[in-house]
Parts: sequence; C-alpha cells; structure tokens
Amino acid sequence: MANQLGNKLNKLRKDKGFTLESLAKAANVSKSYLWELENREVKNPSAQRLAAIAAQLGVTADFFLDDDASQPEEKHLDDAFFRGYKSLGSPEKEQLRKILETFKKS
Amino acid sequence: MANQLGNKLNKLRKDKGFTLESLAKAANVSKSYLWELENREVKNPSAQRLAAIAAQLGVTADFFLDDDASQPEEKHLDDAFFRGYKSLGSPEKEQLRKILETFKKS
DNA sequence: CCTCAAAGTTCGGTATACCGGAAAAAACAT
DNA sequence: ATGTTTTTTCCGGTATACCGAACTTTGAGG
Repeated sequence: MANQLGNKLNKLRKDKGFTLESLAKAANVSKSYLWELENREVKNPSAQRLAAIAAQLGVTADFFLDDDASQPEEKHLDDAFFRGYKSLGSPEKEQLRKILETFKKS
Repeated sequence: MANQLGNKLNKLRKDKGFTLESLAKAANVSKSYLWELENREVKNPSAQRLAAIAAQLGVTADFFLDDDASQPEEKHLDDAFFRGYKSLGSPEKEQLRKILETFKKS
C-alpha cells in the first residue's frame, strides 16, 4: 500500500464493510480508479470525487487531506449526521428540528 | 462568470486583496489555471490544489465544495439546527441519528 | 479437489487538469 | 495621449485523472 491517502481509504473502506465495487457505485466512481487511489503512488484525486467518497464513508474530505491528525470520531458522526439531514426534504427537516427542541429542554 | 466555485473564488480572492498572480504564487498554482477556475465552465480541481488555495484564503476546502443546494434562508435553518444538535449530549445525538436513518428510507 | 461467484488487479484509451509564456486590457503615471 | 507597469485573458502542449472491460485471485460449498 503506497501512500497516506491510500492507507486511510483502504482501512476506512473495510471498516465500513464496503467492497471496491460497492463503494465505487455508491460514490459514483469507477472501482478501478478507487483501487488506484488505494494502491498507486501518485494519485491526486479531484476535490469533488474525494468529497463524494468521503461522504459515503462518513467523513469529510479534509480527513484525507491533512495527512496526519485524524479527526476525533465524534466529529465524524456529527458531520455525517448533518449531511444526512441536509439531504432530506423540508417536512422531514422540520420534524427533526421539532425533536431537537424537545431534547434541548432537559 | 461561470460556475459556483468560480464565483466564490473570485469574490473571496478580491476581498482578501489578492491578485491572480499573488494568490497563484502563495498557493503554488499557475495564475492561468487560477483564472480558469474562476472563469471557465467545467473545472474540477484536485483536492490538494483546492485545499492549498482555500488555505491561503483562510477557509477550508469544504467551503468551495458546499453545493449549497438549499436556499439561503433554509441554509440558515440548517446551520442553526446543526449548532443545536452539536450542543446535545452523546445519547441524545445518537437518538437523533437513529431517527434520521428512518427518515432516509423513502 | 473443483466450481463459481465475489473481490481485487491490470490495461489501453480519452478527456481534462495544469502549466509557461505571450497577448490583451486596465490602471496609473508622466 | 503616450509610455510603463500591473492584472487579466488566451493558447499549445504534456501529464495524469478517470473510465470500461478484461483478466486474476480468493475462498466458501459441494
């Protein structure tokens, strides 16, 4: 395994139970390229694709960029949650907001 | 001006008093390419370069990736919601996440 | 052992990221 | 207005991102 990005990607993918193909499909990239990202030396993916992959794995694109400090797990969860929330329609969002309010009173 | 990324980039660059050339030098990209990012239709920069540029402008790479599909007012609600969520304790967050998951099935 | 599917790896090709330098256009002096 | 400098726009070329499809490996079940 070649580069920092590749290591993180491979580990995270397996942790989340993705195969190359399933992640490729989910993130809308080819599995061959995904494999290159994990195993080849030089790769320098576009921001969009990296973000798409990161989103599927429940992290932000930055996680792969700042090569050393991994984010605390809690932040991953929060960011993933927010992304999911934003993908909802307005009525569902509204419901969640209501629920949040009741949580905040305790 | 062509695309969302271009708009943000151009505005931010000028706000910070950068010229194409000065920002190019600082972020280690060519000014011609910087110009393309701001003015051409299609561009899809690499994560590394975008991050470098973002850093010089004092923002994170995500700032440019944010597709902000939401209208400005809705976005405001979203952000407020996220702040509220983050202020919760872990168990409450976990509950919200579960609720989110059920919403996402439809 | 053998089979067959699922996972991973390789490869050839096309589109485009990205660059250096030069032209054009502002900006701003004199 | 004319030269000078600073900033923006254009262009030709090379490297590489990214893909589809074919090939190889792995490993569970008979």
